[in-house]
Amino acid sequence: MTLTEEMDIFKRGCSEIISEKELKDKLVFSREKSIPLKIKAGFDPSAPDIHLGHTVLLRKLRHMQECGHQIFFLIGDFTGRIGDPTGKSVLRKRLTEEEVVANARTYQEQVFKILDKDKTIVVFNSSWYSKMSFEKVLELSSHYTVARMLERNDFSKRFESNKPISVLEFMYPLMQGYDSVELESDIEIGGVDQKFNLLMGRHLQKEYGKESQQVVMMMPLLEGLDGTQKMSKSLGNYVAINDTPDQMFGKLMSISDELMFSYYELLTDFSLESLKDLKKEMLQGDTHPKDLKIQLAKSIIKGYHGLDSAEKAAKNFQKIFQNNKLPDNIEEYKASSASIWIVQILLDSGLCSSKGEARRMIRQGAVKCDQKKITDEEYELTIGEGVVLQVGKRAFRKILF
RNA sequence: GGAGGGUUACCCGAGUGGCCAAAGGGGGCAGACUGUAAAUCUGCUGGCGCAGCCUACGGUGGUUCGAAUCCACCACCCUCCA
Repeated sequence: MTLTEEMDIFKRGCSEIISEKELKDKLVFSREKSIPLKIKAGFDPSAPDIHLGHTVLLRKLRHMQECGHQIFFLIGDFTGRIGDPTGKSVLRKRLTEEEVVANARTYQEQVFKILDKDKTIVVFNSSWYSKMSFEKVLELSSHYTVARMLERNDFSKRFESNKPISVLEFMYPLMQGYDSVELESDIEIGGVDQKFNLLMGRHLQKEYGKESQQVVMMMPLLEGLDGTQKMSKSLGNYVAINDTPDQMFGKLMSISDELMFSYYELLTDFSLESLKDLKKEMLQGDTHPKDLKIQLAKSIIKGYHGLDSAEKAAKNFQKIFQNNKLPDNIEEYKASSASIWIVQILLDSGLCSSKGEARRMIRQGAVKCDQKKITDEEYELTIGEGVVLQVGKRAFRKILF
């Protein structure tokens, strides 16, 4: 592999690199001395459910790993135990040590679907913070000023709008930055929203007398399924890597055409040139956007569930939505009696979360029983050999007795 | 330590005695249209076998025929002064 090729791999999809020249220097140095670069990426231990948003970063790490560099997968367990209040008016709940350990485990299981386990060093920042003396903490805090701290976008915004900022929160960037001092990282990679924290690593490395400072690489935040906000679990606009192939396929097909290409770039290995061609074909009308989206969905699912599952998900999808048929595997529910009030069974089977909602769905014409629309809220359902209930376009349940 | 302001549904936010299950917006869900797209339009968005009833405007108690609205205390948040 040439240096240029390696640079291209590093740069793909990045929204900003500070600085590109230093990155190149580091890569050259690494080649000359045959020393792998130390690449740091920090993760919060409180959210063990990994989704495609996280994978943008993880995939990048994987590619770097394949170039022979050393990944330090840093789990911010110490920070998690204190409870990071960033951006919130209420302190996030503190995690117990057991919770952190358990989360870290599920985290790793998922992460190694992408990263090469043998080439990843997992580190916990409690290993240095739990024994750091208060004297050292004070020293750390002396390396940054309040005025500069307030430059950070979310601090300044909250400060101006009279939202509380705790002193503790000022410690967070410092801690994240100090992690880089401990690890002596050559590169730190994170989302663009992490810019302030990432730069802090550089700053502190210098303050602590490290000869060279880490290069900072920022990845764009993957937009969620809604196409406006970043993908996150709390916004419900995410695709988890533990989602079933069918779930993934359905979710990915619902993204807008505009989003499609950024997903292609950040979540697949299609070369940038081939993507340019695909886009051109689509704009000329030679390729239907839907077909491109199917290809995208398959390509992503393949990575987590294998090719067969991806193909199956695609077929199942076509069956439900294009041919209006029922899907292959419908979740079953055993009713308590052979004949039951429709509202009751919608609630019991989990298709609706309350009777009020069930009534609403019926009123809105969203409820079907064996493909026939139900309009009567008082309808008495006879189960017989079993019936398929449907709410909306994507929720099915086979009712048995 | 002192003075003042605030807390309303998933979120923002109007409401200062009855017409308030609470305006408006966002989000979400459903329907139409489609490519299950997106955009757009329409409807719904506390619970309950639902023309009725029950529970709800930070918490507790009170005034009143009647309280999100008035009073008291408590909790939390913000601002200013020190």
